[in-house]
Amino acid sequence: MKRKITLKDIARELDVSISTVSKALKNSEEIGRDTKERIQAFAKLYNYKPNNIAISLKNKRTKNIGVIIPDIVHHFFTTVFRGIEKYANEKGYNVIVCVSDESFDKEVINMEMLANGSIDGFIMALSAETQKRNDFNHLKEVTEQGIPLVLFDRVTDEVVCDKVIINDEQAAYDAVKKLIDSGRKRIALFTTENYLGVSSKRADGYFSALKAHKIEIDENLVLQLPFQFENEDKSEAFFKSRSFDAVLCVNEIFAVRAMRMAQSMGKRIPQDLSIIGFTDGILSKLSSPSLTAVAQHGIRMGEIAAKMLIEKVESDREQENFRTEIIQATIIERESTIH
Amino acid sequence: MKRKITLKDIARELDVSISTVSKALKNSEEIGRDTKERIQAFAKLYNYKPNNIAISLKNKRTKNIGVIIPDIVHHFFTTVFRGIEKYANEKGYNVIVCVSDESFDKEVINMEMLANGSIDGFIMALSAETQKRNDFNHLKEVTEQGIPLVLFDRVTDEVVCDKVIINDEQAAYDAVKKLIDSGRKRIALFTTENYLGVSSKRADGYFSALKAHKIEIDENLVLQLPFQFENEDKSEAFFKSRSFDAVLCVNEIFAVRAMRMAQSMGKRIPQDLSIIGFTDGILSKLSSPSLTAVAQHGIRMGEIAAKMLIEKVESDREQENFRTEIIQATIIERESTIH
DNA sequence: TATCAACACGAAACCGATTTCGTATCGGTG
DNA sequence: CACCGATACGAAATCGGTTTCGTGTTGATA
Repeated sequence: MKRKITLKDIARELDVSISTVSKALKNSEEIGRDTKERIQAFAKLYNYKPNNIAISLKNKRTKNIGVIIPDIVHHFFTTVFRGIEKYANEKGYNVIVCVSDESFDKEVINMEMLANGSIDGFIMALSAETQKRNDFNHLKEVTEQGIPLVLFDRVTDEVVCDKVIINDEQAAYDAVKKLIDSGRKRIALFTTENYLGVSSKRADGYFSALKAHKIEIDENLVLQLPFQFENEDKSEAFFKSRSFDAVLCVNEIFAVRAMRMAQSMGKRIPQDLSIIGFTDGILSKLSSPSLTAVAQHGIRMGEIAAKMLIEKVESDREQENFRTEIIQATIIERESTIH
Repeated sequence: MKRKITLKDIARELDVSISTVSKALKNSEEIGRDTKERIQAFAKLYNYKPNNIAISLKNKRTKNIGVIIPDIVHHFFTTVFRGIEKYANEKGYNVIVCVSDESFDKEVINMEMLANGSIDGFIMALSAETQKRNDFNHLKEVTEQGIPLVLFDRVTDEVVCDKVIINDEQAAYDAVKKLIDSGRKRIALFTTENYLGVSSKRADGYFSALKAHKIEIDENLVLQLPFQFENEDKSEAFFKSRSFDAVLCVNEIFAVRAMRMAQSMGKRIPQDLSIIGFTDGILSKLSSPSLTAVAQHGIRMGEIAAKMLIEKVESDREQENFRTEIIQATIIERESTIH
């Protein structure tokens, strides 16, 4: 086994000083022609590569980005991650991922693990629990230490930093408008419990679209489902006791389950019931019928987040100008709606 | 903004030496009672945390694991990743992810980026291109440097290292047997082009199950689909020109598409056509009808891979005993088969 | 009172790089 | 021949820790 070779090894072997080797390998003008060539040839021969850790220590730059997301087996988050990783890699950065598992404590622990020199900056989406507790001290500590932070999707006004979000309210508005325009009058909303985070924005859009089109709001047409939607009783009861001709779902899982439930009760989609879901993932494309969906453009979101972060990381001067980028969601029409 | 405080800062402030501070914070017996208390109190007050990079440099241990996977927007890989991350985090390790995007070059570049000190070991699944080229020098270089490596799912015999796989052949055999036992006689196989990697194992299982049950093998019942299966012509033609009463698909996407195609041609599932797919992902659970699937137990696979890697990393002595762990796949019966 | 171990702490090397600054050698110039 | 600037290289500090070894002080013992 050949261990990694260091500057010191090369210096010893060629009988020059470490500094000479270092300079020679950076092609410094300070070093003579033949000395440089000798050193460079030797280094190539032994496949010398500088030790990243040593460079990080010296530069106080790790070229690592920390990403903390609530879940990794999740279409939207992985899509965003894909964008982050893509952009970061192009810029020579590596990405360290931690999963908070929707837990406040894990989020805190993960941030602390990474904040002690392992990374140059954070990109994250808040865990559900963090949003509920409304406790953001761990984020504030990090920003106070001067570590750049970019929040995406699940953000908060409590922390001053860069943010990337989609215009959830507008997207929901547009989706409902599309349903109304196609002749639907009784439009249900399937959302998460407590209107958590982005769901509340989407609900706002739903309500305001109804208002704007003079459709009476019926709270009975709003169904709140748990994250872990294992039992179908709640939605089955909902289907049996309400009459409605369209549903807006805050994610594609709810949408597909709604479709299944409707079909099992003999309803045809989209003739009897139109459905639109957020998250244009693999389910939307491959369900039958395929699902009209609100595309959140995760890749772009990730790229933008990474771009914002790396800009901050690489600008030495302390910046105080924080931006919030808003990405326009778009509706992808498929078979679950009439058009 | 409060910058991070270092040992040197504490030493200067309390008028002791750096070594004393270091020892005091590790609660060394060498340091006097009150000195220790003074230092510890001061450190707590100013929220001292040792710099990971410095420790890494000194210890030659980063407590980082490098994971390289072909794709991240992918149910199976993220599931495995989930297991890796879970186990690694418990052991105090962070995970650096790189996506090879099924490209050989990216795989090489990513490995080189990480192999220069950033990580203590690798966990990876080979990219499709790497498997095709059959070129594993980048892996060999890494292992020759003494960096532990664990391959999972997409592995190769060419590289000597720890591996974690599922018994693809057996699983395919069992799936086909199940179809046969339920009365099916003409069983098709939908696989990837060139029987890439694990697909060939699954095909082997498919063929040997047919043989074992005296069912004549009909090469016309094997359909090879491209990774990017955008056009449906090939499978539509297949459906129109062949008659078959069951399909084994090497992934759930093929399975769902097969279901759609069959349904659009008026076939009922499972009465007219049984379908089993590999990858027990979200599609399998939520498609209609839901899909009988071969569960690959990604989480366990990830945990085992991480466990194997960390054991190697933490055992200082050079080990030469490499294991291949085989995970038993299980069939999850749902609505797309008769039972 | 001289000796010695125990105690408490500091100096310095080290991990592997970068970078500043100092200096020996050389050729050219007055 | 003395002086000077350019050339080519080395010594040492630095990043922020850990760890080995040395040492001054103290109290106990012979």
